[in-house]
Amino acid sequence: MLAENARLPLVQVCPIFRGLTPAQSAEVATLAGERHVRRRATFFTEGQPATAFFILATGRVKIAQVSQDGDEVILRLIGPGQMFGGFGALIGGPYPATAQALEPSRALVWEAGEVEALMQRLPVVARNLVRELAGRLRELEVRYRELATERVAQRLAHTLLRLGERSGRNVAGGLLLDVRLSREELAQLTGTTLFTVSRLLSEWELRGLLEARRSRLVLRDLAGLRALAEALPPPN
Amino acid sequence: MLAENARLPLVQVCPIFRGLTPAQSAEVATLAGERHVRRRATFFTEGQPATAFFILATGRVKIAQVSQDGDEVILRLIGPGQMFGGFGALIGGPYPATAQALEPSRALVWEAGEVEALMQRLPVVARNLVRELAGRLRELEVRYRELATERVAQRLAHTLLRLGERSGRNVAGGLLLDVRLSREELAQLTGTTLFTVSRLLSEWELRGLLEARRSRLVLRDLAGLRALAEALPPPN
DNA sequence: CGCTATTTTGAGATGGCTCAAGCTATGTGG
DNA sequence: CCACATAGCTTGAGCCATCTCAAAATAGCG
Repeated sequence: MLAENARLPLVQVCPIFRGLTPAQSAEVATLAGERHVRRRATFFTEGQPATAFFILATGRVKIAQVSQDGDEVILRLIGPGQMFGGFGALIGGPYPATAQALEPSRALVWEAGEVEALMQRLPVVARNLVRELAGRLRELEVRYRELATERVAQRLAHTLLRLGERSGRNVAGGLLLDVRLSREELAQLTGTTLFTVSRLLSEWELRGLLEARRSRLVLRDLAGLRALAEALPPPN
Repeated sequence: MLAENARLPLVQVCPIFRGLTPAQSAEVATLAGERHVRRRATFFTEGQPATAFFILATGRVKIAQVSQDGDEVILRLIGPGQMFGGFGALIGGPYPATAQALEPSRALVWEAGEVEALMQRLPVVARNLVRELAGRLRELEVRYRELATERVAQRLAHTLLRLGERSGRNVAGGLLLDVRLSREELAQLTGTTLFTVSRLLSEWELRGLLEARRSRLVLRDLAGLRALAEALPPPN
């Protein structure tokens, strides 16, 4: 159980609640419930009625959709401080995706209705939400374009670089990604198969671009990876 | 020039301004400017500073991004009553895509700042915007998943069915799509090449699923197309 | 310390892309 | 109003990036 006084700083840090007075933040914090979930368990599942709005406190969550024939696609990775489950809850209708914990995770939860009410009462919250959603949309548009126009190697390089930016930690040999993703999950994030990911990582490790242990990925040569990501496929 | 009294009904119909009192709608309408653009001309271009927020009055607009090596990807088609240019304008920063008219088009325009102000003053507008953005995001997530998991034939079938839903008109032989899209534009909307689109349309016309004239597309057998769209690729 | 999930690697198949060539609407200028 | 120019479309042939499937190697976990 997260002590109530531990919730407040989280609320204050979260982009959605930025710009509130301390009193307002405190109020928002008291409205929050919490939810604790172990590795591989889910906060919610695609298709369930969307009733809650989450902000991740600790851990790491993946938001994924499953296609008819069982292929999984990862739409987004959530880190501490980020909201999720928002769309479904705000639009009404079912959750459009599943939120599964990659590590033991803890989140603050609000009822959908409460968030609606907050939006009405505090215009800043509404504005922040609009910004957040617009940002998400833009991000997905970029990935959509990549998926439509780039080859796998380029896309994987982009994926790794983004992971590095968002959740990289500088270590001796380079930038350590502290997200524990399997080859398969990297594939689902990039729009390819685990086999192709494995091959590319092996090759890049040989070339000294990165270090790929089973669940530890260190980017050694960011410039090299960027070159791969930008590269026009055949420079005819 | 659109007479001012012609703007009001458009504002009232538009999802973003739903729920306003007549007086408020009228005020919003007076704040609007307008912009008229001929076929193939653009309302704005990717990279330009985003200063305006548009609602299409008449015509048809495509929102597209161009990749480094010149491939174009269509992110969205806009019909009358729909907003566009919103993200950029609300987030700040440059437009993330280009808005090009597929036919002579007319749009109402607001300054980004005015829309921000409206959001502050009228919580309904903020709520509507959040809904709209959440809806857009969901839609793109679906297309993203399709692009990542389905084959071209399936995706093209989905694209045609969506076009039918959004802008189909019932005619004698089936559902007429009244969007004038070239094979190339269909390809950019589906994530493939104009050649593959051409081949598939020819084949489907032979099979009696649709009628494909140069710029007139009639869906004749919706059930058949749906079957193609749902089809698990090899029913092993 | 053994069992199982994950990863690697190989070999082969193929969907869709590329490029080239010919065809056909369409609308424009004479 | 016609004929021609042009943008858009079709079709063929070959190729290649990536997927599929199989099997062996490895690493973590209990």
